[in-house]
Amino acid sequence: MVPQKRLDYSFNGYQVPTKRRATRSARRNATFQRRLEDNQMCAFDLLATVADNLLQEKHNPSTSSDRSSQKNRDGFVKEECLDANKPLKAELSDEASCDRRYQNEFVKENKPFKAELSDEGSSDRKCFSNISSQVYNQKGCSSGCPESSGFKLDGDVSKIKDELHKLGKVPIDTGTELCCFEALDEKPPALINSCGNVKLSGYDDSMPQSSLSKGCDNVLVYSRDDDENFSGCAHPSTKIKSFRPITFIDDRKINKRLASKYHEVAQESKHDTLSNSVLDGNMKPVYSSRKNYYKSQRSQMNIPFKKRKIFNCSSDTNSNGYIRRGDTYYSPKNDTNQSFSCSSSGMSKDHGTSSLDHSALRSGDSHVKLRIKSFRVPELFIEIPETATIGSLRRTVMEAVTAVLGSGLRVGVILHGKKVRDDNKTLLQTGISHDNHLDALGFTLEPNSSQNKSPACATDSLCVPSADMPQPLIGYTSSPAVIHQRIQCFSNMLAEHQIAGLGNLVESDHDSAPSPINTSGEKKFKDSKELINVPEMGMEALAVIPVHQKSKRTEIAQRRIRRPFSVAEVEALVQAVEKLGTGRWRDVKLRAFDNAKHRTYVDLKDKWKTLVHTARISPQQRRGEPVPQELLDRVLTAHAYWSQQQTKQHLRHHSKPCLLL
DNA sequence: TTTAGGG
DNA sequence: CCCTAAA
Repeated sequence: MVPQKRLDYSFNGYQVPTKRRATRSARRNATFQRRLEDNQMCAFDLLATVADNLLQEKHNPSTSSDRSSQKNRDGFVKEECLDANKPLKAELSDEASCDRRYQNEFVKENKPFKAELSDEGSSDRKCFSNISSQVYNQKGCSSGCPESSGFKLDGDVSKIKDELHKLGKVPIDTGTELCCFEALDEKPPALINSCGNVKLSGYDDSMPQSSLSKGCDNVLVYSRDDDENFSGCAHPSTKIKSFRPITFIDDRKINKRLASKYHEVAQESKHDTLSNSVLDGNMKPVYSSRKNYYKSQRSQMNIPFKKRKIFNCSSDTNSNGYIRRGDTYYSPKNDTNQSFSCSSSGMSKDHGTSSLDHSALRSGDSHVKLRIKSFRVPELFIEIPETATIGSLRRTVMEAVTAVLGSGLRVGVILHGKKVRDDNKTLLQTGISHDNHLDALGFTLEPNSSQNKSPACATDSLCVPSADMPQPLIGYTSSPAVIHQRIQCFSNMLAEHQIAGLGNLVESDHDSAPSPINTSGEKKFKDSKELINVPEMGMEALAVIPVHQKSKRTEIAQRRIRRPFSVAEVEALVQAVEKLGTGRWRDVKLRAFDNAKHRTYVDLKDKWKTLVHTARISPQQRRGEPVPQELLDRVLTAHAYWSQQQTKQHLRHHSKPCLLL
């Protein structure tokens, strides 16, 4: 029945058990990667949420880097596979060398993956209208005039802006203005260091000069609230009102695996972290309250979505031909009498966030129709060591934006340049009526006030013994009292977790070939990654929109971005499956995709499934990047072979399991 | 956590 | 890719 040869073969490619340790860390890396991506996506989603609907078309940056990743692999694996009679010993050593070769090659091949990653990341981002940002170099603008160092949120932003420009629908504006304070005196803190010192915080009216000028090795991000005419970096005398950390928890986990899952995580992280963690002795409260945090987060998740829907709705109903005059928009149909607008510059003067455009249209009776075309993101301040990399700067900005957008925004109403604070007044009473000139009406997006949040940390027993290390903070505008309280409560944990989070971030840019820096960062901090979210939960009350949440990802756990397999990846997969067989996807993953953080074993399994399918259909029916027929042939061959093996295994197992054991 | 399959 | 039952 079964030739012995075959039996040998089945063990031919059996992978020598790898150290579980390295494996786990690798998997952790994967988790990090995912978190990072999620996090980044989050920010963009939020941006999209805020400023959505300005552009109907999406940008679909071409992501053709895949092709470049094709490399010649000399098919040694195949040879191995075909040689079923090779002695086991030789087999193993051969495999070892094979693995090395493979690794080397794959490292190279992963470069394109990296590019692909960033590409896709951007391609997936919705066009978030004119939200953009600029970072000003403090050195350059110390005189008070922000001299831009031309920092933008992302390439997409500019694209979008261009697009918008063409359409002439919205003002091209720098919604989020960021100020970059550079460190002057710190040594190469290495990324980890600087990352560990990242501070993100919001400030309202006056931020203590010291906060900004001191700790040059820190990254500070402040978002400005209203009533502050920020003049460059000249006098950043503002007060931190509150802060909000960014979490790096994988949304998917949050969404899907609940309490029990977190329990597991806690266990694991405890194991790794407790020893050197400042959380010693606080584990229990921390984790117990984390559940609450998640719960809360989930319950709050739909808020931004609703906002978005409302926004879309109003936008849709009125989306016809508005013309722009300077910073304002008018409806050609209704003229200024019935449409209103507000100067974004004027708004931004008073408010870090402001509506860029809205219009009121007369509708039937005493209804006021408003159209808000976009909101500005609150102004942000960033401080980052000059030794930090551009990449880390980018990420820092991203975090800042994420923090601000994610930590909950409230809408402010501005009338005649004044804030309307009385929520109970009617529009009529306030002077907003359909037959009034509404050009003075404006809206702002402001960091959510923290009235109800201050007790958060105390409540959750999150206060941690102070550490002497710099205390990174993430947060944003809120009341001074609150921020202070928060700082005390969370700074330490933030220090710990933020570091981890950033370490994670760093890795993102090195999908397959981690640089020494990020590697060390990762290794150093990954163990505390599980705790990154801890500070966040203290924020739960504060957050209307949890930092990590994605506007869309909220309702339904959002799909991961699509990442078509490149030919190189397919080849790697085929190669691994030829050797390992189907049904050992974890091993396949470890062997061939250990460095591709975004490929899970499920992905590989699915890909194999589709490959088999692809190989069976006619070339005309195939879509996407064409897979070389040679590979498809190998797919079929391997699939047939391993299916057979599986069947035989089953038979054997059932008939006489003793033989195998 | 992995595997296996359906969606 | 997602979701999940099973293992």
